Amino acid sequence: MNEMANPAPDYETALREAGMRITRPRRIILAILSEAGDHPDAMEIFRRAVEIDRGISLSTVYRTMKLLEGIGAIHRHAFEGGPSRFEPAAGDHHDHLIDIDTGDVIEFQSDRIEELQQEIARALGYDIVHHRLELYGRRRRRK
Amino acid sequence: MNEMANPAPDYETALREAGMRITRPRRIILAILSEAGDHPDAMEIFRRAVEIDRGISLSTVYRTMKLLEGIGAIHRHAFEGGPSRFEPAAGDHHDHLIDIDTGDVIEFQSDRIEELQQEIARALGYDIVHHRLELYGRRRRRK
DNA sequence: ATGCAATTGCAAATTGTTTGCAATTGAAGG
DNA sequence: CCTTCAATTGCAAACAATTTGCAATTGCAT
Repeated sequence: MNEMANPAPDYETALREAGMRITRPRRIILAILSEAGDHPDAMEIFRRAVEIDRGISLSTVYRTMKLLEGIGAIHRHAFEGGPSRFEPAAGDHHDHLIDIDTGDVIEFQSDRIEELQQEIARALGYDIVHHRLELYGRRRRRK
Repeated sequence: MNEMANPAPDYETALREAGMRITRPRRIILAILSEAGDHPDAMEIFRRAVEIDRGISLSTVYRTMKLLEGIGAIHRHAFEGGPSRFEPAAGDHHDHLIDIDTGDVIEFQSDRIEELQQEIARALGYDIVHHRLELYGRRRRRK
């Protein structure tokens, strides 16, 4: 139960602080990410990047994604039956509802579910490192 | 949370009813599945199968898995960072807690969480077709 | 038994992602 | 600014998981 402003995350600073160089390909990819309202996959990011600089390679997209994931700047989601999709890590934690017809991703959050997960893990003798909760659904036909 | 007896499912009958032939490779794979207490991946099933009949091919394992999945006899789980793993569909619905150190899979079930998922989807205008809830954790060190 | 479509094994194709390598380039220091 | 050099890039090839084409084999309904 919360709103989620998306304060275009300052990737460049984050990268600098992690000791990495700001290159042209990276700058372009970062721009694409901060503008993305959806959850694009590597190929889609690549397509958008090529439109800005024809020289960019898919490998660089993948490498940059891994890098950003490594410093915690983005999250990678391996939804069912498709390539990994990415989203800026800015904002609160949330889970995903995937529209199985369109591929659209809707974010949601439930403190109650998180609590229950903790309880369950604890009861089984585990500490949760992370979790994955994805609902795959179809838009309800309102008639 | 609950325990789960595993009443060796009658795959052969299920296959017959689906109009499929009972071949030697299939019989072997089915036997492996009904004996499996774990959640083996295709390669592991293949290894176990080869031990019974050296002639079996990995493609056949994959094809048979897809078939069984199709008739709802098994479930496929694509846990993070590894190949798909399979389990007999017999027994109640449950979710999974994956031990990130050992790969062990622990099954659990929470009606409350299922309810909350329904509520959430409904509130967003969706019907849930299926869902995926996986907890990735580490055994708590008891001191 | 017989016949034929279903199934198999094998190799090659696909998909998503990673990697080796030689060429390029950011950025720190003079 | 100019040099220097490791970090980064593009490209092609390598990879891992899974699927597929095809010719040979085999269930199983007659």
